[in-house]
Amino acid sequence: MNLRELSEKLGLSQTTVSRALNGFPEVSERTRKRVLEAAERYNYRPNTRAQSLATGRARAIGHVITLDTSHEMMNPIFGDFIAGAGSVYAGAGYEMILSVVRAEEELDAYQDMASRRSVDGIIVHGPRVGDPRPELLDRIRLPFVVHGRVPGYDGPYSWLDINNRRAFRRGTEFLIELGHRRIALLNGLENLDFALRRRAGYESALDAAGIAVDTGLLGSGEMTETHGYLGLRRMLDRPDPPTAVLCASMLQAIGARRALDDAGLRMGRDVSIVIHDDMLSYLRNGDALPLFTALRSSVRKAGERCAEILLEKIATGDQTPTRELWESELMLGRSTARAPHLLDTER
Amino acid sequence: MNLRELSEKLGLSQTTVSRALNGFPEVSERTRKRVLEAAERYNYRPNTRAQSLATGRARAIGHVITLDTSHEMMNPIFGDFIAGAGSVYAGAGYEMILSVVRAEEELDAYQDMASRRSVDGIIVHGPRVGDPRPELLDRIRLPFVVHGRVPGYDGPYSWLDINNRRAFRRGTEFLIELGHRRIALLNGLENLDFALRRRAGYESALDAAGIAVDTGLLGSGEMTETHGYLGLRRMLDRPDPPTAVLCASMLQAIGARRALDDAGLRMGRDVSIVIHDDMLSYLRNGDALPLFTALRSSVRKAGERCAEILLEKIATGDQTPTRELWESELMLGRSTARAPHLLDTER
DNA sequence: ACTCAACCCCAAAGCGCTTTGGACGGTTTG
DNA sequence: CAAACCGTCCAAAGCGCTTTGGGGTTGAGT
Repeated sequence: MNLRELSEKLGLSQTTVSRALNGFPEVSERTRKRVLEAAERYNYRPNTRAQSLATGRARAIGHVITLDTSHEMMNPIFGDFIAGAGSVYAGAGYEMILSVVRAEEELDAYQDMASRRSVDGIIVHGPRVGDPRPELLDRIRLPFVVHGRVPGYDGPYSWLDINNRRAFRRGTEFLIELGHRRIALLNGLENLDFALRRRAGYESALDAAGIAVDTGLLGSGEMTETHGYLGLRRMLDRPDPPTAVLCASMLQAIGARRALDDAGLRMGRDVSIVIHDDMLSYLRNGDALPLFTALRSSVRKAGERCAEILLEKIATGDQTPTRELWESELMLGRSTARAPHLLDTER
Repeated sequence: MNLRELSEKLGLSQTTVSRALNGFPEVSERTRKRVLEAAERYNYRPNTRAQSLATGRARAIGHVITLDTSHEMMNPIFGDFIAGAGSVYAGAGYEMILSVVRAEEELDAYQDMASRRSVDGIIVHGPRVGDPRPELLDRIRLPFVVHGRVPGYDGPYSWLDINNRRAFRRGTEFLIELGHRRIALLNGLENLDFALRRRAGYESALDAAGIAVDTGLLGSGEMTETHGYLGLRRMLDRPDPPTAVLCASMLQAIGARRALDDAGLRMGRDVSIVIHDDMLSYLRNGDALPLFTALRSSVRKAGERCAEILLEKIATGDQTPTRELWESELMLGRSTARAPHLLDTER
């Protein structure tokens, strides 16, 4: 069933039917009702491709997922982010187009989406140091919103980020207040912006407390269970192991906890752990009594909001950048306690 | 830059340029080369929407992701499956369209994709008992491939599945051979097909060994760390706790391991764990010496293959169903050992 | 010199929609 | 009673591509 057939069935012109369906005022309520009912009955929906060819708007948003060839890693937060963004698109009648490409084809994928006119806008994931994407997207005039910030790029682009620096500063301060002095950081890959900011927050808290940064207590890698395990295990083997760890993700923390178990140490009592919690739907940390003390911020909500911002940009055509910096919430869990040596003293 | 402009620049007709770009034989190699070079120089790519309007093929595949409103859960395997499928689409010049909808809008989402002509085919995720989707898709003549099988539906549809029944039978047998008699199953949600099959495999192995199924050792729930933890913990509190556990996912197993730690038990020595491992990129179990003894099968590869099957169906228009049943591989890890009472005897 | 493929190319129609620029009654106004 | 004006509808053009059905140009064959 297409528009022509529907209009013939109704004895109306295509113009009128189209206008009735799209809510234009120059069609009487009576005919509009008639049209809507017929559309319902015949299960008519306008052909997206024809519609967007006629209007020049694709009514679709692109997400490019880059698979780093070296470690073909899918970001675990991706699913929840997509779920958030996707439900906003669905509500607004937009499609979500996903493009999964190898790193070397990444820029071409953006070019492609733009020149093929298959999307009206793009969400940029995982901004890196020296990221060429914002510049490209600005040049080809494709609206975009970055999830995170692009270090070193000061164009007027829109972004939504969490205050990684402050969160990790806060987490580190919290551990210092508990009496910890040897505090490790199991960070994400430090070519990614958020990881750099987390490190900066961690270091600034140590600096402020007069604690020297010990590179032996710094780990950086993929945010997997394995890396968390190996990272902490290596540190525990040192003559002067940490009494507390900040983890960039829950998965790493789960690995770190395994390292503690292997070493016969008890999380909380012997070694405290503070994590960043993205509140992934399949990795719940618990609400009332979280397992891990966490700085948390929902990545699903971030997805929703990024989508909203982008759709609004597209709708209004507004060039001025929208920027949102979300603060993480510190949730006390069962993974932190006063530093062991203090407990000894107190006994 | 569109086709008209490009053809004007070249002094050729649109027809010729189109044919040159699409590799038709009735254009000389000389002009084809000229056209391709110009297209490259001006960075021309055909407008997808116009193209698909003209050809009647969308060159896009749809994936509908349903968010169950009760527990808005994103399946953790989703990311890796998508990565696999997506890279196949990219290679074939297809787009991937994702639709994230609430459960009650699910069927409408499929209808929509079909009648709006925005996709040429669909991948069906997570088939359930009494799933209405295959029937609907058959009726509206939209090619589809199911990841898994649809219990109770015997239409001639295409699917790709792993042999869940045999895998869990094999896993259970393995534990029985190690001397375990009290073997628990931490299963996925049992309205999902794969979970039912896993349970059947588990039960048939017990039956064959003359071991009665103890409902107290059966757990079913979302495949999260928390459920794994709570599930095993509950069982360990019983007067007659299990000495071995089969887990439907690695996340559950990680939770189960936590329950063991809490109870002062050692994985492997005190309680053996066998898991199903989807080989998620961010949850590596290890290759040389896996942490968990696992029945493994790459969900990423499944995504790739599902996409290939669907694209082939679309290309050939072949109606005969393609079906693939993949066997899982049993990988010995460090989470299994002979049953404790046997060790006692042996000492 | 003429015919006839073979080769290369083109004009125009059509895909299903939106949108412009009226047309056509009927109603109000001066 | 004519003019102006609505309210309601329509014919046709156009979005950027593919594809049908030819139509000129060559050069070989007779």
